[in-house]
Amino acid sequence: MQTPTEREFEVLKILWEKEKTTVRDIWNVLRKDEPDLAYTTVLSVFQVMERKGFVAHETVGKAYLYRPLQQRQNTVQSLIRNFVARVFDGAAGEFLLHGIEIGKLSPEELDALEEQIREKKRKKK
Amino acid sequence: MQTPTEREFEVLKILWEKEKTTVRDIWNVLRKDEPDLAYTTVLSVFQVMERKGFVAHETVGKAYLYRPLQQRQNTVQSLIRNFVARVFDGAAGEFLLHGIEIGKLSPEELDALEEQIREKKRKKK
DNA sequence: CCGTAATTACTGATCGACCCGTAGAAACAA
DNA sequence: TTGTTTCTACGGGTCGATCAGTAATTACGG
Repeated sequence: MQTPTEREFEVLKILWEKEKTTVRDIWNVLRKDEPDLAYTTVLSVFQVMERKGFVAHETVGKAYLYRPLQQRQNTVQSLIRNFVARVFDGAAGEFLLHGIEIGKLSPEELDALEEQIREKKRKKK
Repeated sequence: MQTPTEREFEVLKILWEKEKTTVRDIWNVLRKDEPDLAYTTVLSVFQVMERKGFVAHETVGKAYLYRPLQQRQNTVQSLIRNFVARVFDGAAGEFLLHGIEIGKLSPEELDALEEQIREKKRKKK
């Protein structure tokens, strides 16, 4: 599966929260951080994403209503897989060790990770 | 710190193993997987990397002997940080949960991860 | 000294991501 | 109807990454 570019992923993150939305909606969200971003730029991103199969649209009045075609989780897993392959040649272990060391993790998150690891161990047997 | 591109990182991975090496050495390694890759292409990558401050060279005879200016660990941590910021808006917890779920981890690696988490918890107190 | 091989420097071509202006169509308000 | 606003479609421009050919330089074997 093809992975979205940075800008495309940014748009998708908003889409996943809203289910369906218009170009203008996304534009308004992005404009909070990038006041100079042009409306037609966001439109272009959607047109490219549709060509790539990341989104589809239906027509409502004159405007398009876009929806994502991939679930967030699937896309994120693809991104992680690509990243691990690229940086660690697929060696997930070292990668995760780094991640734990770097990240600012709350006690709750650490507990969740431990639980996940135990779960994984149970499955292995 | 600026992060290397995909090709640059590939070269750096080899460099980190060899400490110092020539363009031709790297070319020979890369050629195993990409028989058509031109020598001058690898040379170009080095010249760009030197401009970016990733490597430096000394002259030996007519040839350049390149060495990395960043340690592998620092570069890798930058890459992880960027990635987590981009994909998870900095929320490392969710990111690691995904990683554990996806990766094919050996029992030894799972143990190492548990140990690392316990270590982290101790530090927190 | 001469010719060959190896190396770097320089330059450009190509491609994708990103950005946006303009034109035309459609909706809408007066 | 008429003028204004709001869409999409289309085309292009820039930039960085990647790749590679050619020229100039240097080393080396004879």
